[in-house]
Amino acid sequence: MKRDSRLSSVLHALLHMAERGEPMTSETLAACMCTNPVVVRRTMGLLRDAGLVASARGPSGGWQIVADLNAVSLRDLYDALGEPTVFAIGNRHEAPQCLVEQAVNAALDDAFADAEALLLDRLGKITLARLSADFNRRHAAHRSRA
Amino acid sequence: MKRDSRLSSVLHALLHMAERGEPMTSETLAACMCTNPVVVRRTMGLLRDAGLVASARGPSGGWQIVADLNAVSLRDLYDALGEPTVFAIGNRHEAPQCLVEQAVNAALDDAFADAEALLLDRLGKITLARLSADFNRRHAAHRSRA
DNA sequence: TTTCATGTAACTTCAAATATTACGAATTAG
DNA sequence: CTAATTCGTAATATTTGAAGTTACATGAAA
Ligand code: FES
Ligand code: FES
Repeated sequence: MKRDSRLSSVLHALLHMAERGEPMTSETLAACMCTNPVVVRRTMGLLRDAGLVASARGPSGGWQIVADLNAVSLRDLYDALGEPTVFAIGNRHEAPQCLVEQAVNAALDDAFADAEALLLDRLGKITLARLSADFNRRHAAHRSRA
Repeated sequence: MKRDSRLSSVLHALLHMAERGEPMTSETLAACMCTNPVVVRRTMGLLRDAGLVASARGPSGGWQIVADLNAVSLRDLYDALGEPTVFAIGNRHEAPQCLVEQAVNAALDDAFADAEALLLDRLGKITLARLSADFNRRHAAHRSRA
């Protein structure tokens, strides 16, 4: 399958929106992210449903962040996106009859569940504010080099 | 994308082979695993290249385990399969120009790398022998219930 | 009332895993 | 030697789910 890149996408969009301040249209965001406005609306719509951003129609409409950057973690975004499947590796049958397969799946599920828990925990500790600060550091470094 | 279920598959096959003792044909294994003989040959071929199983052609041919079950971990199987992609979630662009995207990707890559390390570490600690023992425990419990 | 922008359904495209078909090569039994 | 068996592998098709597109309705602002 194609990999799900929505988390990376919305983060990119959110940081651009945070830098900006005023609403950005899905067309602008799409151009910025090399994708399609409808994809942006679909994806950002999920964040709106979670109360993280707001959308407005008509002229001077667009998308804007409404949440506190310090209060939103990457885990919150992951949840807002519907908790997408984390692993590209899985069991052939989810509830097999075969005892051999049950033993195999139990062992694998265990390891994968732990790895997923760690991942989500890590995502929960990174806020948008921290990412924004990280960007500004990079930006400053970039300008001082030029 | 479809999820990669080869690790689960080969484990299932290997435990069946361990129970058996004599060679099993790819046709038998395929029937057992609800799949196609060619798929079995392709996948088991990778394990053979890693020295974990042996194949023989002609009548009385088939597949057999040649490694010590105590010496083979699930990590070894993962490696033999070519270290398939672990995550179904990824970055949109791997080496973006945009500094915003770089900051985003750096944070994500970090978290994902840690989760992957934990997963592989866990897989490295589970041997085929242990899985086989686990199966026999389940089997005994199953029989005593009947 | 015109223009801009979102909301959303329906459909197409794309990538990657898995499945299938076909046939060649090696091995064993008789 | 010959026939039957089984792997090895290339070529192709199918399947699945994400991403992209098209089309049009809805609502807001000037
Ligand atoms: S895409 Fe991030 S800078 Fe334009
Ligand atoms: S598939 Fe036949 S028992 Fe595992």
